[in-house]
Amino acid sequence: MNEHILKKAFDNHFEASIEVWKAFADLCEEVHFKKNEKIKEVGKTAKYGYFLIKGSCGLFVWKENNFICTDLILENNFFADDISLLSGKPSQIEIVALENSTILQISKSNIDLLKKTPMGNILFLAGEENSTIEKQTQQIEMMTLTAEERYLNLMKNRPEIIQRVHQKHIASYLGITTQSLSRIRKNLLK
Amino acid sequence: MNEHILKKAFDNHFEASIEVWKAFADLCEEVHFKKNEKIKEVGKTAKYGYFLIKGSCGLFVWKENNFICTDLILENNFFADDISLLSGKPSQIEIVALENSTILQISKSNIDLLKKTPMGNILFLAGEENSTIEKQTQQIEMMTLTAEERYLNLMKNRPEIIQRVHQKHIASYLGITTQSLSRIRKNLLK
DNA sequence: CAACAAAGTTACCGTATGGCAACAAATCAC
DNA sequence: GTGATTTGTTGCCATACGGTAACTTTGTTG
Repeated sequence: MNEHILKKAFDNHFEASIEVWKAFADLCEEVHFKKNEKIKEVGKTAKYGYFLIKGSCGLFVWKENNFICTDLILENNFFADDISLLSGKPSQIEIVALENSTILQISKSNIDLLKKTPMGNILFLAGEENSTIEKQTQQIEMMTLTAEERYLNLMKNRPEIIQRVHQKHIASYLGITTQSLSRIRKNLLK
Repeated sequence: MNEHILKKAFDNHFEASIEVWKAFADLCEEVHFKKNEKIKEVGKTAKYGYFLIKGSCGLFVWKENNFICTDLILENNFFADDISLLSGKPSQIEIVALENSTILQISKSNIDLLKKTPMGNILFLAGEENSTIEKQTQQIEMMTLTAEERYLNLMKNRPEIIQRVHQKHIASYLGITTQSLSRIRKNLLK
């Protein structure tokens, strides 16, 4: 049944028959995480890539006594501790379920299998490309925009995030304190 | 002869015979760029990946009337307009030789060839991994450190950059104005 | 080498954002 | 549901950095 979710999520980007998605889904395992449960812990090595079916997740980096949010994930998206998954080494990255979440997880060895199929190759290449572009964009926004402009961008591009994720995480994601975010929000109610 | 340069550059990371590097080098073409010459222009599609043999290069993103420096490259490193090279689409990225430079360039099709060899696969995977980690680190530094701390980090980690690259590029790379960088430098002479 | 252009410095002032601290509001646990 | 934690708000003040603009230094080109 999960193949239909995958197919639907990528129908706009890839033409692939349901059988292809079935093959994909068969390499995955459906798992569930409670709110605030850790999906991947700091100091450990990533074993899986993930596709979020339901809920929301946050990626954080442990840095000098606090966690910085590097990414916020909603339904129908892939996510992973890229660094650790690619290198096979432990990382300082933590992944947490921000709501009760349903996830498809796929092991590193199955990812490698998939990458060898034409479809998987295209899919993962596109994934890498997306994440590279996103990181680049994020970096540039951080360097050129004010916190308020970044928040407005987020509201425009991913409005659901604003409604479903704690402000402390959004603030961290935007690179500011929760106080600053609170002031920005107040200011926007002008 | 370039195979020796490649072997030497990666001897600490990969055990590979000179024949393997020869095969690599044979897929490359040695090219030369004068100082300030554009290696890749904004709005065009990347055709090559690069390995810098001699000189220095800068990667910039065109953003609202000015160029932001996203990376500074010295000898013995790979670099590329990743986004465009991966996607096959034009990008807003420009690559410029900051000094007279000698470069090995390798076409996208040859990269794809190499990726299918065991050695090439490991090499490019390691490259992706490095660049992911670097981007992540850069982003976190931008969010958590002051401009002065970032400059000190750069001095510590890549001192040659400070000596060989214009301050305006370093400032841009650090996400500040050249005035601010000038003040920071003055301050450090305390 | 002279003349010009590019890069870097300094001063002045404005402003976005951080840190502390007290409080209010929302959520969680039993 | 009631108390206890967590999250978000607000005021006050400190500070890092940006923008403008004048100036100096360095580099380029004929």
